[in-house]
Amino acid sequence: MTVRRRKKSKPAPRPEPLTAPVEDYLKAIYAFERDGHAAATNDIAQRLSIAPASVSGMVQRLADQGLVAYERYRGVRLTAAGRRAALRTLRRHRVIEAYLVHALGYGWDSVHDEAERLEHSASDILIDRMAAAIGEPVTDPHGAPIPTREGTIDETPHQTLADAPVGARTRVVRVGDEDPGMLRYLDSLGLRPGAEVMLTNRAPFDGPLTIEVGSATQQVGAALASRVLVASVAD
Amino acid sequence: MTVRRRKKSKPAPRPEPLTAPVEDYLKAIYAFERDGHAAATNDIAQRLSIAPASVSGMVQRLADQGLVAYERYRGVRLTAAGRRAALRTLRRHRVIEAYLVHALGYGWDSVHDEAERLEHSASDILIDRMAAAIGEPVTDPHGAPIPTREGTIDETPHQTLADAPVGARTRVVRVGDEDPGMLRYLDSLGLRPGAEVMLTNRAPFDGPLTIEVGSATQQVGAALASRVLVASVAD
DNA sequence: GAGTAATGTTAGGTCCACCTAAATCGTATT
DNA sequence: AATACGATTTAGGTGGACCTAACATTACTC
Repeated sequence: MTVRRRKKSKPAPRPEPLTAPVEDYLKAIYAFERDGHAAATNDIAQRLSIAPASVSGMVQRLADQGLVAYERYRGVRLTAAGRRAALRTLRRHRVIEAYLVHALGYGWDSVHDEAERLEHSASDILIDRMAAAIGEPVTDPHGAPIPTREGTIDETPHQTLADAPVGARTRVVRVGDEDPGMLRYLDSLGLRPGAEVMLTNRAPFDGPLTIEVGSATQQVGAALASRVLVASVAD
Repeated sequence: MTVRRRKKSKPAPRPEPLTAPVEDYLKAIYAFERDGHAAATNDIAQRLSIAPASVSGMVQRLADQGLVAYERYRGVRLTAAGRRAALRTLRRHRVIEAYLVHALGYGWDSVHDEAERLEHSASDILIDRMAAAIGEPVTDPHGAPIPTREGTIDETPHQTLADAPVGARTRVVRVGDEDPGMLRYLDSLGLRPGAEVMLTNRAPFDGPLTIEVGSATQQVGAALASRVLVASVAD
């Protein structure tokens, strides 16, 4: 006999606490899925710096827990529950990053690692208080959107600076967040979220790109430019 | 051939990161040691809610890592390294508690568990910034002394309210921090660090104590009173 | 000083999350 | 259609941190 459930008093599906590694896997899988393709074993292994064999094993456990759908040799996809968990972790991570920058004077190049550890032990209450304390930010310091408490996220895709049309005025919306050295360099170029930037020349054979940030003209490689997401400025 | 070491450039003994359980053991052992006796296996087991057998095993590993001195059937003592580690964890815990109360509006009854988790993943830098942000507090919200960055701590022993002489004016310096219900009750009685309190009567046979907090007269059990540390008011 | 109660340890086992080495699968090519 | 290569999985193993059950030691009491 199944339990009769009232209107909205579903006894809370008890999202029993996930381990830190599990949360890391889910975040990684989410990132690959957002880029279209299902997450391949090797991709996950590389991103988390662990052996591919370990991923096979863990992914089995994730499937047992109903967090991913798994077909041997076919890669993994998040289930609805897995996606919820991934977004919860992502929210924690990004709120923490924003809080460290806005409330504790951290530089945007040094928040990632700290957040990477704290995201696994901070309670939802703490995250909500942090968010409230800095005015409910919508993005983290690198421009990445912060999922809401309810688990929704603004997934609008963006162009990279490398792909921007020459001569078009654009605005930086987001930059890669993991490499502190890159972040310091981007900062020195003025390439921060919100900054206006125009691609003025693309040298052939994957050569350097010429960009104008504010009134300064700079040269950057395509690799760097591809880590900078931009939106065209509607003026 | 041993490495020649210069004045103060000892190459940093690399206090390689301890696991969360290890930090918890060290904190527990520290607490027992502070009360005189070496920590007994059973004491540790009970405090950490794990089986005594597990403690025997873990304590072996702590000894291998040079964090405790261990004699079978004789209990454990922290080594200098163990004590340093314990105090580092204690500092994290107490700074976090203070920060949550002063910067994020937490009540003193709800910070313990949050701090218990965060203390294992917060970096020293974060702890220092938190401490600076709230004015380098000297005690946590329950009155417990916060170890300094350098690992010193004010260990002045205190009387409990239960042992205070009848009729003496005293001031609450510290209360037990683990039981949220007790903290809420203490709060309702006005028994917060800094509050003046006078024991006016001790009923026989471990009966209730009569105390005056501010101008109010209250009755409390000896168990509760023994969780309240006081210092006599020099007037 | 013997016997028992209390305390502590050993033995053997589990689960998690990783590892390396050795299959195996899928497919891209010829 | 056979093969070779890369991607993936299986097999077997490690260390950490816990468990229960059985055994050992110490301490206490009479």
